[in-house]
Amino acid sequence: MSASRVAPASKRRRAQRGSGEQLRAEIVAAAKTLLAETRNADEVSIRSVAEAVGVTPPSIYLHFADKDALLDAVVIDVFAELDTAMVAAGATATAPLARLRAYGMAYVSFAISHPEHYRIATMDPCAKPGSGLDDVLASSAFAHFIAVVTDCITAGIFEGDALPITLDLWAAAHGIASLIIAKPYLPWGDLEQVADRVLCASALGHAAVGLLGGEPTPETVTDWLSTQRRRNRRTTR
Amino acid sequence: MSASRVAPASKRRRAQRGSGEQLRAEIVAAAKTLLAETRNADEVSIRSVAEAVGVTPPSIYLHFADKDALLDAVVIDVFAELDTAMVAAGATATAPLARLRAYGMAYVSFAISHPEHYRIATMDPCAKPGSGLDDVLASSAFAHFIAVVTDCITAGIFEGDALPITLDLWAAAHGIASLIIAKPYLPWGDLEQVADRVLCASALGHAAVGLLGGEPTPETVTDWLSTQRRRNRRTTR
DNA sequence: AGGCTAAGTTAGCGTAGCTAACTTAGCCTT
DNA sequence: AAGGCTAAGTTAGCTACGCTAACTTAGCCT
Repeated sequence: MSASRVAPASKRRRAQRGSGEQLRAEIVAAAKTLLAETRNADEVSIRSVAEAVGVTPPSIYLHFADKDALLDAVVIDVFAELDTAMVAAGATATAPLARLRAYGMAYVSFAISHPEHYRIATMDPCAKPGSGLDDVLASSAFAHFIAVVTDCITAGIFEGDALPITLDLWAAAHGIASLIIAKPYLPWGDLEQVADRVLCASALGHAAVGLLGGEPTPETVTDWLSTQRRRNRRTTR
Repeated sequence: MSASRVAPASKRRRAQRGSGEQLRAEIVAAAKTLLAETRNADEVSIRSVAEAVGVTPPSIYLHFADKDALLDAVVIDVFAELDTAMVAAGATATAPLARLRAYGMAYVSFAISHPEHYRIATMDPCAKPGSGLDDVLASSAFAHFIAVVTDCITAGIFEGDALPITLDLWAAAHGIASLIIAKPYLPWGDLEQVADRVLCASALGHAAVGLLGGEPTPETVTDWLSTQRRRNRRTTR
């Protein structure tokens, strides 16, 4: 029940006159840590955050309107990290598709290693629009996603608009990440492999939909598949 | 803040001797309704559920160990509905791939129309294993998913084990459903169309991975795509 | 008729988010 | 150097929540 109260966290000196922002940063950092430790946003109370920082609970409200606003700030912080991780992962890849894959894998890996942060960012009702949070989603990590998808289109890998394709690929990445987080005991097997498989299938699927043209029906898909398989057999023998 | 307290909900008569279970069912139904109304599990308090049923809060604990157990019961109930909806949607489809698509679309539609129920079922930390909840996930809806995927394998549409493929397709369905629920204001366009596109891409992608054999690298995928496109151009002209 | 116990109730604990109202410490003017 | 102003906190406390202990009451059964 009670999260093992940490030591009283040595009295802090009052901050200098102009630097109230310093406390704000410390609060965010403490909340982030507690969130990682407890893996449960409900157990991260305003009181526990205040104690970790070495301040009384009402001080939190000098910097955040309410608990949701604090969590939003944490999430913004975490998503900046995610963006950095994605960019770093994609730096070595030159081909658009390879970079897309690197981005996707980095995204899923990051989500899995920051489960509660990712959960509140993407699945909590507290993440209302206009909280500033989704602007970040739209600006940094998502912007990189959409840029690499655009590159893939230019390279002739995908066809059509970048936005819907990006949303679709994002949905695939989010789907596997969030399911692994929420149901870790399911027989996933090797997590990297699953993530790669799902992302690859989604990307390849979109490319194939482009090949088939327009919105495929189950029948056209089945037909196309058997044609392909016939061709495959011819070349393999 | 306070969920507009409903009218005192007319005094109920004490239940007959053997039928304490009746109250249990009423509690689940009330919680389900409140969850649909508020769209926020935190706002559905034990007290509000009790008032809706016309009973005092401690009576809830005669039937549920704690709030999580109540929510679990609600989710079990809702997932039984989901299963029914999926089966109904798949009833008209005979071809395996068509039935898979019908299942997938029914799944996403149901999730979107029961957002908070779906959210707690799949994304809340309260859904611990062993709560009975995941047995349901594993038994009804998921069992139908895995059955139709098996049919698809038999029909030669997919290759390999049914379980990983089912998990992957489920991840795609869950991904688009949960993102639409969590971020409804993103430029999704027509929701049915997006869902269909994502599901179709994932399925087609898995089939294509089967065609390519094993785990494709970005290079083999790019090669394969250009080959395909060359063939396409030849046949279209 | 009277006991047994299922089906509730009353009262209240501890903790949470949050607020009003107070205090204190640093800068700035004079 | 004194004193005001206000940023940067604190103390005390409200309401709502999940949950529990202990009591009451109503129906069945011998």
